[in-house]
Amino acid sequence: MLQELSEQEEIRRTKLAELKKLGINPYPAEEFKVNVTAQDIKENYVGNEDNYKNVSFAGRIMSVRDMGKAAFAVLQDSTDRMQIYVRRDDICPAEDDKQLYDVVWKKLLDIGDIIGIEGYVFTTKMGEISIHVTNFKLLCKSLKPLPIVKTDAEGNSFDEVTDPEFRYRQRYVDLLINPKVKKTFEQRTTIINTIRTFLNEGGALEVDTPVLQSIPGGATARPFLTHHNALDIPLYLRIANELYLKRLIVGGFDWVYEFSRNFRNEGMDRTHNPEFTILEFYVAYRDYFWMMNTTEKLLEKIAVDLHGKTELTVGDKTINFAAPFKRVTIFDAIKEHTGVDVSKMNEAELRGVCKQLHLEIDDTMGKAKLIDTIFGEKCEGNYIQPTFITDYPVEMSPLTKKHRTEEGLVERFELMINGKEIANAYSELNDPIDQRARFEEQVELMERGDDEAMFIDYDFLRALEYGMPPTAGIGIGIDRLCMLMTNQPSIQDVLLFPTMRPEAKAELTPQEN
RNA sequence: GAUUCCGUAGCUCAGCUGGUAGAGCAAUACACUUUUAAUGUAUGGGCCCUGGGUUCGAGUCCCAGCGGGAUCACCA
Repeated sequence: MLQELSEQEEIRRTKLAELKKLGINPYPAEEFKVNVTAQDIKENYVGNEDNYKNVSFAGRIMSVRDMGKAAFAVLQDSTDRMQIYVRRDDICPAEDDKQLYDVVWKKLLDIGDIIGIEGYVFTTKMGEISIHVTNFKLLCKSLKPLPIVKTDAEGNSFDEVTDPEFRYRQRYVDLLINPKVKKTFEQRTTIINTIRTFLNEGGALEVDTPVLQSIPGGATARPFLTHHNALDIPLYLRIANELYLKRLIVGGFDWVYEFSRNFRNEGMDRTHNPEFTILEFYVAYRDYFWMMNTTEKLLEKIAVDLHGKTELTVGDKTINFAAPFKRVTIFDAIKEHTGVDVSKMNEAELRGVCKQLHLEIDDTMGKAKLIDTIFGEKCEGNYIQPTFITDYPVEMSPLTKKHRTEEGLVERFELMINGKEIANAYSELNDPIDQRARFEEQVELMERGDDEAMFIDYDFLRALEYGMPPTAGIGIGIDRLCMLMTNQPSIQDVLLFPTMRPEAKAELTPQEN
């Protein structure tokens, strides 16, 4: 690849050559033994000074303050930043050879380089805990100038790199120079660890199910299509893993879960990425009431593990994750926010209501979709505090068990938080004959023009015919949950490498021509 | 997919009604042995996203494309 180098890049390459000329390997192979981290020093040095008289530390140079025959620099390791103090006559004790300081340190090192140092910890006149360097070694020469973000004593940052394109495409730089970014991703992992611990302690088994599926089932969405050469068959990237986890319940596991990376070939925006993560779990002999109790306990625990409290600030709202959450049926929700009781209405009456409310509808929409539209437009955004919306119409829940008492409804809930759906759960449909009929209704919907209807998975039906115990299941959108819990406005801020259009068109290789 | 805003130095940004580019940080050079957004002096660095067009003249105006953000549609 041909690339034009900027002035600063040329200079760094020249320095690289000079280092080599001096016999310094800019990319040494041998390990550099580190015996302390920045965080360790900052937390433990005071009161334990004797333990920090011989430290070995490594990090990336983030700034340098050169003062002639001495200098301060800030190194960043994986835990924090640490100031170091380098004095010429300490690292170059010989009277006639000051090259290591005058040439290597002052001329040939740059911001962004990674060095290892040895020395002792002390506190400067200004009161900052620092390492007094007795020896240093270049561990990696950096050839690209690192954008500098400066921060003053009040915590104001200057020249912060905010360009989203730069940040998402070069996340490695974003992570280095914007400490808050790193924290968000550490929090994401904390959330996932909390969930995993919660489920494992409850007796759940983590499993892996196929990502490549010949029938993209378990949800309604446009899939990504690929092709397997050896079998010469089309394969889809999964849009959900639901049907596989239920097969495992048939197979005798009582509680299974999977953090499922799903792929949906649809639009992208602040809350959608083509690949995203859903946690699904299925528990035998439970119903959706048990699932509500479990879900609210889990979310409360996540909030507490992450922030030490249940009340969080999200944007300009305060959200309280303390269990129990409010529960409202979808019909009551609609009645509350529109004044209309749609619970006994037929399709024609529902169309009338939609018209009155000025909602856009079309002929392909069935009864359930009309209800869902009313709820989505008029109600959903109002549920800022965690709320379970329950008891949906049967038509749009083809995998859900019919309600134990209410005709035409299913035992389903969605968890709404901050006006968005975070989780979707059911008492799972385990009647194989009913399930087959529901799939067939989906085919009819598809023929009517609904391009979101489900495919029929005959092997899944076969599994149900062997018998699946009554089961409660849930899917929780992990990315959106992370957005909430870390107060990030965009899904791209909780995905390390969000999907982006390629920077340049890939050059055609000769073979392809 | 639609609408709209944006794209200028490594980074953050100026650049008025069109007259061939500026600042701060970063870089280079010099000074400075406890600084912390270190400081002082000097210097260099730009296919102004790409391609057309209008014009004597385009970073600036028009059109198309590429890339990004926001809003909407679809969805989780």
